[in-house]
Amino acid sequence: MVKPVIVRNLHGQVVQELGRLIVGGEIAPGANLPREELLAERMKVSRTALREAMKVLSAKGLIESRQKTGTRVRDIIHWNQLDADVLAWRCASMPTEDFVEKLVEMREVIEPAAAAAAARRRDAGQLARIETAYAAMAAATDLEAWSTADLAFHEAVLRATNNELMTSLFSVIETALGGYFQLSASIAGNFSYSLPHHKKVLDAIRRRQPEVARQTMQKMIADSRSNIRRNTRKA
Amino acid sequence: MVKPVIVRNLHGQVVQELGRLIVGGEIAPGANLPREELLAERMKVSRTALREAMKVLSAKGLIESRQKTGTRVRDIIHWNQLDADVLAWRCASMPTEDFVEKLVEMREVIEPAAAAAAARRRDAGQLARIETAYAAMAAATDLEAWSTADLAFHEAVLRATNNELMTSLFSVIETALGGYFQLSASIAGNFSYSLPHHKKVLDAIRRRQPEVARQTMQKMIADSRSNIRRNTRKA
DNA sequence: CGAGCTTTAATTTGTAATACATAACTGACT
DNA sequence: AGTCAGTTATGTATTACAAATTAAAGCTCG
Repeated sequence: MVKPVIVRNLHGQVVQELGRLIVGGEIAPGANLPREELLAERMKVSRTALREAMKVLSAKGLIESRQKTGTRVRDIIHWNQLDADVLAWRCASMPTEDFVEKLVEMREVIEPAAAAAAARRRDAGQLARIETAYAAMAAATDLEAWSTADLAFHEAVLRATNNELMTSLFSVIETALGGYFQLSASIAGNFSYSLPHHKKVLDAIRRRQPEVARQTMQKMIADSRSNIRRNTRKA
Repeated sequence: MVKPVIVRNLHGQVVQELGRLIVGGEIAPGANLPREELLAERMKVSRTALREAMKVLSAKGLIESRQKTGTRVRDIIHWNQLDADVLAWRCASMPTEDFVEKLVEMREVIEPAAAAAAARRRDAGQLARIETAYAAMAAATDLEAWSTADLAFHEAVLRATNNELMTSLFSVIETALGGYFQLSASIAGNFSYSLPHHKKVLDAIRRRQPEVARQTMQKMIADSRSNIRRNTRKA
């Protein structure tokens, strides 16, 4: 459920493998990778495939290659923290409370602002999509259905901002948090306890009340956060 | 000034060239690229170099390759909007008022929240860096010096949040907006007119007053926004 | 004769292997 | 100390073949 990272290509596998090693800290920043020929042989792929993978990692800011010097792992500040893969690798390696809090903090910043923007700028079609998602949440009878509807609701709100940068940021954060949501809902026992919150947000967006939308969304996220915190502490 | 994108590698150039074409809309989403052999010949590079470039573009979500089918440009929703290159290409091709507003909106969301978080969590060293940047702003005698100090100030504030996701997002946005800042400052005539604003933010962070920091930062950004708007309308 | 299934062929990307070019560091030689 | 060649890594090019997927050809059966 966490990540259906299906990769058909060989270099894709190499990207995953090396990416995990680097982000997971098994190859420390500043360290040099073995030279391409050796590494390729060790990973049982051709140098061609390895190089294609390295270019991708390079684009993500993880490594840096120079002639004669070799390829070395770049310092963390240069990593593309907002890259979906990098985020996923971090989640896989450091599921620490600390990192989850950082993700949640981003969400707390983005979503209320997005709700306000949506209330200001949404068109009829975008509102309809939010309503559809809400209806699906209300109709959900099991955790699985509720989770997907919930995600659809938030995505629809973000879409209604008409700011694709915001949508993109949300989707990256949300994907990374993915698993924790279900846990949060299942711990809450009654998974639909937050339905009234969603209703209020929906209403505010429908009535074009930005400040109301912001505040209700903020309350909702704060609620969800305390759930996630309670949860991660246990794990 | 806008982008010192220095690329020594051949495939790097190819990435830039194709990236610009795609993001600029000259190759529409859904369209197929010429097959690798042809395209390589046409761009006067080897298929190897071309493929390395394609893997990078693929990682940015711009294209998608499948055997027999060929390589086609993916739909815009799949693009990594928060990738520095993608953003730069968009800025180069659509310097429309519309897109700049989206960037500014992101800034309006991020920075006040960051200022609040910084006021809450900054340590002594981080505060010192902010103060140093402020001092440099106060001492600046020309636009160039003031700009770099200004950027350093905002970056120091973001760093003080101890949330690298936020820092990363800021740096991406800020880089994209880059050029507009100088214009904004130069249009304002007296480039240091916003110095008092910065002082207030600095003080709030020093005194650990999150809400004050948030509000003063918000005011500052709103000010800067109206300048940028006035400016882009003219251009 | 035509519909539907199977097989075959063609095309494009994927992978490998080899060779050489180029940049940058090393050390020796002047 | 400075220059120059040699060493060693990545960078680029070329060739060959593998794999996948589409499309067409062919074939069977109603």
